[in-house]
Amino acid sequence: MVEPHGKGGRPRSEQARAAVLHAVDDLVVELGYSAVTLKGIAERAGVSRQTLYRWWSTKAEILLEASAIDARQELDVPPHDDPATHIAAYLDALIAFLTGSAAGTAYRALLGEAQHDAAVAELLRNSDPLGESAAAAIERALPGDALALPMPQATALLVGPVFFWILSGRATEALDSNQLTDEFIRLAGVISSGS
Amino acid sequence: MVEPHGKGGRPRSEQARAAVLHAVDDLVVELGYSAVTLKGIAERAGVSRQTLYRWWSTKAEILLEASAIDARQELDVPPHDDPATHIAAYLDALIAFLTGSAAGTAYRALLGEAQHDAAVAELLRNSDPLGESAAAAIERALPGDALALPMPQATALLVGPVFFWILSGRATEALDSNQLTDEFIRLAGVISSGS
Amino acid sequence: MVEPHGKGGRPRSEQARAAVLHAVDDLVVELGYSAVTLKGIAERAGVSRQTLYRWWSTKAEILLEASAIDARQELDVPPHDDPATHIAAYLDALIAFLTGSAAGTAYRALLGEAQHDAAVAELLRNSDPLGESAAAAIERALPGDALALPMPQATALLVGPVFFWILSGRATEALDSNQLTDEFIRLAGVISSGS
Amino acid sequence: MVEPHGKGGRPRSEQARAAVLHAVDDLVVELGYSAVTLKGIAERAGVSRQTLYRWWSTKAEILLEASAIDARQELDVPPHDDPATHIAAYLDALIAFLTGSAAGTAYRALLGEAQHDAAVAELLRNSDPLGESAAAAIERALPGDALALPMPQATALLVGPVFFWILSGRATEALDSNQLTDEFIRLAGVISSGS
DNA sequence: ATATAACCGAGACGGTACGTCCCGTCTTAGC
DNA sequence: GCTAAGACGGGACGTACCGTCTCGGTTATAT
Repeated sequence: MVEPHGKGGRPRSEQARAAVLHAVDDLVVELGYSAVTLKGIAERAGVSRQTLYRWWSTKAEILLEASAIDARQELDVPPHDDPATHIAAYLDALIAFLTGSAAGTAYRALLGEAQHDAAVAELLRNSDPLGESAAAAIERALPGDALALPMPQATALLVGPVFFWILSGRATEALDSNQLTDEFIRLAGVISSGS
Repeated sequence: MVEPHGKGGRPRSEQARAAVLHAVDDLVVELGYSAVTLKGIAERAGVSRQTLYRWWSTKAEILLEASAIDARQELDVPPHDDPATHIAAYLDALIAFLTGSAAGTAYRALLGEAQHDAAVAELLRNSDPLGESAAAAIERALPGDALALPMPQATALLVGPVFFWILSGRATEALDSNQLTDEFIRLAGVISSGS
Repeated sequence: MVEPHGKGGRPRSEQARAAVLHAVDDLVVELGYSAVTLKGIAERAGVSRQTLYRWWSTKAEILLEASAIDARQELDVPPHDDPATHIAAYLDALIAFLTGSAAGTAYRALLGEAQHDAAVAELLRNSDPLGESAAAAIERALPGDALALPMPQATALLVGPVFFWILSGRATEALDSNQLTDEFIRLAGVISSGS
Repeated sequence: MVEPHGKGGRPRSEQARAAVLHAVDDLVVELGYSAVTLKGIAERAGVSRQTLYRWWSTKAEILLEASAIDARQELDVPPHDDPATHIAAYLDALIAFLTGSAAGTAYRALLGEAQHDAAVAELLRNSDPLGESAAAAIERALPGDALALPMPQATALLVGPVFFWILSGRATEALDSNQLTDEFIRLAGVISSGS
């Protein structure tokens, strides 16, 4: 993420970096995204404000760095041989990520910010855990020519309904990953299923 | 938004209300959601700050009131006899709304805010132009028992992919409403189409 | 010092103004001029920082307003019939002001700042307790045509040696106001004394 | 300022020292005393901040070292046989120093700082170009027993009026060194003049 | 008619985060 | 052991907006 540095000079404190990332993680859970301030992060991390501004530009950038790794882990499901089982497992992971996890809360906040902040939108475009994980899950379940749609559209078809359901504030109990999987496979896997 | 006032006294100034709603509409286009402030709205509208706080609680509430009517209009497509044509027309309207219109920009901003602000989430739950318009379009295209899914799931299936595509910052040129319509009808209209 | 205000709006809080002036007076004694900060003044006075900036521009301006009245009082000696006695009394007051008093400490700090801050210099030029008080004392002791020098030069002659002595950090015990008075009167009062 | 270093090791860089003194001289003229910062000096001199702190304690100390030599030179007037001429020449040099020269500007800034910074006051007490030069000029003009006053008082009498006039921001055109000289000699040289 | 009550604008209030700057210290690598 | 480079925690700067609080004035209705 960060190069060592030019030549001379004191090296960047890895301790400070870790403290910041931990602090922002804690604070976003405790207070919610909008109540997290750079001042608050600095104080919680025991770090000067200048140090924050030296290495990050915005709250969003810090939060993204703090949650990206967790996000990828949570969305990386172990492979199943049965395509439907694999897709359903992925959808369950996706639902859990978006509704229950700290990293998912951070992701939703960042995606919200991206709707009215071009810089955040750009950040997310370069680090898109949902799109990437969905593509991986589909590739695993319906490899190669078994996919009747281009991958981007396929990911939107898979992820979109869940994504809309949750972001628009609907209750999550009604989400049935098996049903969603069936629907998806019927559309996206037409070739292999012989539709 | 608020109507009654005890008994006597000066009535609410409709002129002030209209000036505020216009001002917030202009400002959110000019500056973007996050740069709009209550102070700025008051100054632009030629209204005192106290008046804002008297009738609205938050920036989000004003913006919702200012954009809700436009949103409903833009998402209300004229009926077509052919189900597929009707759905496709709705999807085109949805895409235009989310990507191009002022009301859609406001909606995206509010939905973003709702991800980390429970009050805004509550507001949106009581005024959900996407869900309602999608339900209306589906009802028109696949009325009564021709729908193989419960309506909420059907709306998510119809709206979700577009919604995810746009909110996650993908280029909109690749969106093909006819293809999306086909997919939707094949899934949601299984009964009428005989699958 | 400050007009009421345009027309509408909440009037300026006299309580806040007084609290600021007291706070700055206290702080400059407790901490010394350079350790007084606008932040510190605001906190001590229980006033917001914005309120300070609304009514004053700089630390110097606040301090001047806080100490000007005291300065004038301390340098306004009761009249004596004997010219030499009056001048000597004035010199004693001047020495006490410059070395011992809070207002004098503030004055010295401001005059120091004026040496490298044109804005402070301008402030002091419009509010010059030393020059004015010295002129008054001379006028009282050697009225009208009994003064052999133009008044500005006479004030410099009277005040200058004491001023230099103290500002350049010499011990004040060696200052003899009677001797200085004699010297001054021999020069400035040549006409009346018949030289 | 500091010379010795244990035994071995790299010796102090004379080049760095000179660069610092030049830099501070330039900067105090360009920006004024209060806008000069140690950071700025280091950057201008191409020297690390640590090096500054190693050899000097404060901005004032650097500035004093940078300007002391110039100050002494500017206040050291060539001798005249006539006492009045010598004193007048000294006063002209003093006026030029305090109002026009870079070293004089530095001196005024330091003296201002000394009014509220005991450390700077101590520095100046150990390096008092005004007092010393004035004493030298008086000694040259009124040597030995021709002086009716103790030397410290005599210097205050000579320097004080000019000093007050300039530091209190009065226009310098009105200063007449010949008149000031006459007054001084009438008082301080009473014995020789036979008053 | 005239009180009463709720509205209106203007704008000051205490509070707090912003992003920047400099402080004095510390930690590197290089000569 | 000095040097340049530059990151560190700390803290004040001046600005902006928050939500609240007076002000003086302006309408309507209810007496």
